Amino acid sequence: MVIDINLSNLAGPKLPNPPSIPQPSLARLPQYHHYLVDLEARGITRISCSQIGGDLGYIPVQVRKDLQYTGIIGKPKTGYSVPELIRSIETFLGWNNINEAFLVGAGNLGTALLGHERFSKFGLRIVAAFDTDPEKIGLWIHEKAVLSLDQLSDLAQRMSVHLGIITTPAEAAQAVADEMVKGGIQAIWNFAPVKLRVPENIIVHNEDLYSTLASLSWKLARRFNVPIQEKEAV
Amino acid sequence: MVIDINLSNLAGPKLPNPPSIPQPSLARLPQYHHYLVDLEARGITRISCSQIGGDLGYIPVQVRKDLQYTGIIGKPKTGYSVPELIRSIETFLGWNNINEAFLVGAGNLGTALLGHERFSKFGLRIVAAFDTDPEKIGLWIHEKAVLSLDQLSDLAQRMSVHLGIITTPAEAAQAVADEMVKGGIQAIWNFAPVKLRVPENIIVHNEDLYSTLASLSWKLARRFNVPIQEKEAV
DNA sequence: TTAGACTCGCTATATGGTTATCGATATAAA
DNA sequence: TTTATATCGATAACCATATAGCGAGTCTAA
Repeated sequence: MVIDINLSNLAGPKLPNPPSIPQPSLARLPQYHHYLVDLEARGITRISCSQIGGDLGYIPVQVRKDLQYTGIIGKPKTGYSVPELIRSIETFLGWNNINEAFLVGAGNLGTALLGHERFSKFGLRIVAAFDTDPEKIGLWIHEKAVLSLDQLSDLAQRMSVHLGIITTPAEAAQAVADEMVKGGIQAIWNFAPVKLRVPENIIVHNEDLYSTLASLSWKLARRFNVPIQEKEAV
Repeated sequence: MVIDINLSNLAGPKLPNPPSIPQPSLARLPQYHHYLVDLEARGITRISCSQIGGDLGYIPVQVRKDLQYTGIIGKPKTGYSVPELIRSIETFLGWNNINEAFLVGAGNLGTALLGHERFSKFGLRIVAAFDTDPEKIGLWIHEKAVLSLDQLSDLAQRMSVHLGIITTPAEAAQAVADEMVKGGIQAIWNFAPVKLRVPENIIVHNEDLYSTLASLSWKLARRFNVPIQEKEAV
């Protein structure tokens, strides 16, 4: 969806290289991870799917299936080893080696992300910010320099940065994406509410707040003025 | 969702009241809306599904199906009326009447959302912020007062606020959600990376950045160290 | 006025993900 | 040592969504 997820993150027309794990499962893994780290901190060493499911609101089968994708193997009756499971998820998600990223759009949202130190625990380090606003270029936000967008593609190449984050207004997003592609960036985390046009081999994930907002307001509207009642199922 | 969706927003165990529109379709509607507003600004009055699909990267059938949910009817050969379509989407999503919301957690992300004026165009107005940090209580952020969390449930009831936004750390989120439920809040937009435990009738949408991050780093890791090659399909 | 082409809207099939079921295995208790 | 129970792992049924195909309507152009 988003994904895409889409989840947020909704898959595009078709993926040439089908992922070996469903997008929703991938999205649930960090939840398990967070939960497990908490368990470990409390000194718990073994855990079962039923327990995880019970605590997190999923059914055990689903949890087991998700975890299986990471390659972990559990033992009947006792479940999984907590530290092993944590490692397994981290390895699977590639959280061991850090991805360095460039962020473009030093507005409210961009600033928030720049200040989010916790990302570094999950394999992400934002190393610099970019903007086109002369007022912002040259500033330091949360210890990261704000540079001119012109420099992006060159720097990305030289520093081998593979991940780009777009937090610009919708209008600017496509141009930024083009620039990123030019700089050899492989994956884009896009917070602008537009569908980016990029070469097939570039990974794009949209974090579209308006999609969520749409769901929420639709459901709320539906709850408060229910009169329409589903178009009169004839 | 984020789709939930979970594209972010992943559906929970089961929904008692099945939505009459698929979650993914709901998530795509704002994209169409944004695209259409842009078209209208350029003076274009009629549009076909094929055109929309071509521009946005979907196949025409899907676009048509999504739009049908809003109740719009198009004309063969000419397509849809752009202004009509925009109105249709807005009405369907309930963007005509504003939802007032409370936001809890005046950190980086909370501040960013408070400053996001564009939300008001999409049926959302954040009317106040809450926090537990004494240093923050009493401040004004982007013209919104930061109040003590203690006041939330009472104020929510008196002001009939139905929407809550959680931008706290994971640890605090559940307590905040409980408080919101106590105050009669109907829907929660949750940015904390935890699965909230709330009564069945409360709408919860998770905007879990870590889910997206997981997808991205998995895909990047997969791209750069491909050796494993899918567990050796025996 | 008529032929042609384009596009909508409905119905049917295919795909992907979730849920249910079954057998196997390891622990714990008798 | 034996039996009962909890849990994993795999297979299979099920459901939702995405895709494809077909017929009908309307506009354009000759």
